[in-house]
Amino acid sequence: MTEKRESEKARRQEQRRRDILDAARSRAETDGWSAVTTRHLADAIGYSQPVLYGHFPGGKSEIMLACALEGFVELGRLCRAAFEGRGRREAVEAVAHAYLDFADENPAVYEVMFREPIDARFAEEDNEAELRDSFSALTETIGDPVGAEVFWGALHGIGMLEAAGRMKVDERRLRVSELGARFGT
Amino acid sequence: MTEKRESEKARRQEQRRRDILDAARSRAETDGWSAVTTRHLADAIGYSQPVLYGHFPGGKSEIMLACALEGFVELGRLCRAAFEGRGRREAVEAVAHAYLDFADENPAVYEVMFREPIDARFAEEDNEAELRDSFSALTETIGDPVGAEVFWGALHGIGMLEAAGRMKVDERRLRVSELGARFGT
DNA sequence: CACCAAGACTAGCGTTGCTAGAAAAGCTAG
DNA sequence: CTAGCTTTTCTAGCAACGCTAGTCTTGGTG
Repeated sequence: MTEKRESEKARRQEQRRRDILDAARSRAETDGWSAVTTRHLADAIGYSQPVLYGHFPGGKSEIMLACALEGFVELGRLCRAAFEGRGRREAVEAVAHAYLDFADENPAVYEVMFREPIDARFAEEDNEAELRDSFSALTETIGDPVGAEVFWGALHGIGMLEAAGRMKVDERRLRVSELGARFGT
Repeated sequence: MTEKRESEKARRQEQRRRDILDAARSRAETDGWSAVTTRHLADAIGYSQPVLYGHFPGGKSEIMLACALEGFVELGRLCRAAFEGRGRREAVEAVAHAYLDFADENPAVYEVMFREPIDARFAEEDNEAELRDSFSALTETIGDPVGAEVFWGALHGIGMLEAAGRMKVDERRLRVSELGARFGT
C-alpha cells in the first residue's frame, strides 16, 4: 500500500519535473533564456514559484543546467547514430552535419550547453560522465584524441558562429566538406 | 573661445566614456558580466545611473556591445601581428596562439564578443566593418575563404571550450600543432 | 545681476530570483 | 468519523536589477 503510494508520488514528482524542463526549453527556444522566468515557469506548470525550488534547489540556473545535460545526451546519441556503419570521411561529414543540425534546431539548448563554465557546485561526477560519453562519439570518429578535440572545437565554433549570425548557414555544406577534407584522412 | 570649451567638453565626455568601459570590463573580468550592474558602474565613475544612459542610450547591453567591439579591434590587431612575416604553417600556429591567448586572458570580453547575436538595432555597417577587418587577418593566413571560416570556427570553438572548462588549457600546444598540421598546408 | 540651457541627481516604477511563514491537503491512528 | 501530525502548497514580501520621469544644480551668456 505505502509502496504504491510512494511510487505514485514519485511518478507525479517526475512528471512535474518533466513539465518544468519542457516548459523551460520551449520558452527558451521561442523567446530566449532571459524570457524564462521563475514566475512564468510556475505558471506554465500550474503551481506557484516555490515548488520549482522543491525540484531544483539551485533555482533557475539548476534548471538551465538540467536542460544542458539532456542536450548532451541527445547530441551524443545523434552523433553516434550518424557515425555508425560509415567509412572514415563519410563518418566525419555525417557527424558534422548531425552536430550542426542539432545546434541549428535547438539553439537555446545548445547555447546553455556551452555558454558558461559548469557551476562548480554541480560538476560532480555524473554530469561529467554524460558529457564524456557524448564526446566519445567524436573520438571514435576521428581516432586520435587531440584530433577529436580540434574537430569538436571546429564543430562547436562553426555552430556558435552560425547561430550568432556570423557565418551564413546556407554555406554550411561547403564548410562540412572542408571538414571532411581536413579531418577525414 | 567657444571652440576650446567645446573641445574641452568633448574631451571630458570621451574620458568618461572610457571610464565606463574600463570599469565595465574590469568588473566583468573579475566577477562576470552579471556583476556588472548600472548601479556599480555609476558608482565606479563617480556619477549617478542616468549619466550612463547619456553615453549609452541602449543601457547595459550597449555598454557590453561597445566592449565587444573594442575586443574585435584588439583581437584583429593581435592576429595580424602574429601572422606578419611568417611562413604558412608557422603563421597558422602563431595566429592560433595569439587568438587563444587573447581568449584566455580576456575571457569576459571574449564571451561578450561571441555570446549572442548582435542586437539588430546595433548591427549597422560600422560594427560589421570592424568585424570583417578582424576576420580578414585569418583569411590572409589561410588563403581560401572557406578554409579560413573553418579555421576560425576551430579557434573559436577551442577558445570557448577551454574557457568553459571543457578542454584542459595546458594541453593547448598539442591542439595548436594539430591545427598547424590540418590547416598549415 | 538675471536668465537660461545643459547636466546631474533623487526618487521611484516594474520585474527579476528567491524565501520565510501561513495555509491547505493528505495520511495515520484511535 | 475524527483528531492530530506531516507534507505540500501558497501568499506575501525582500533585496537587487535595468531603466526613466521630473526636479534641482550648475556654469556660461546677455
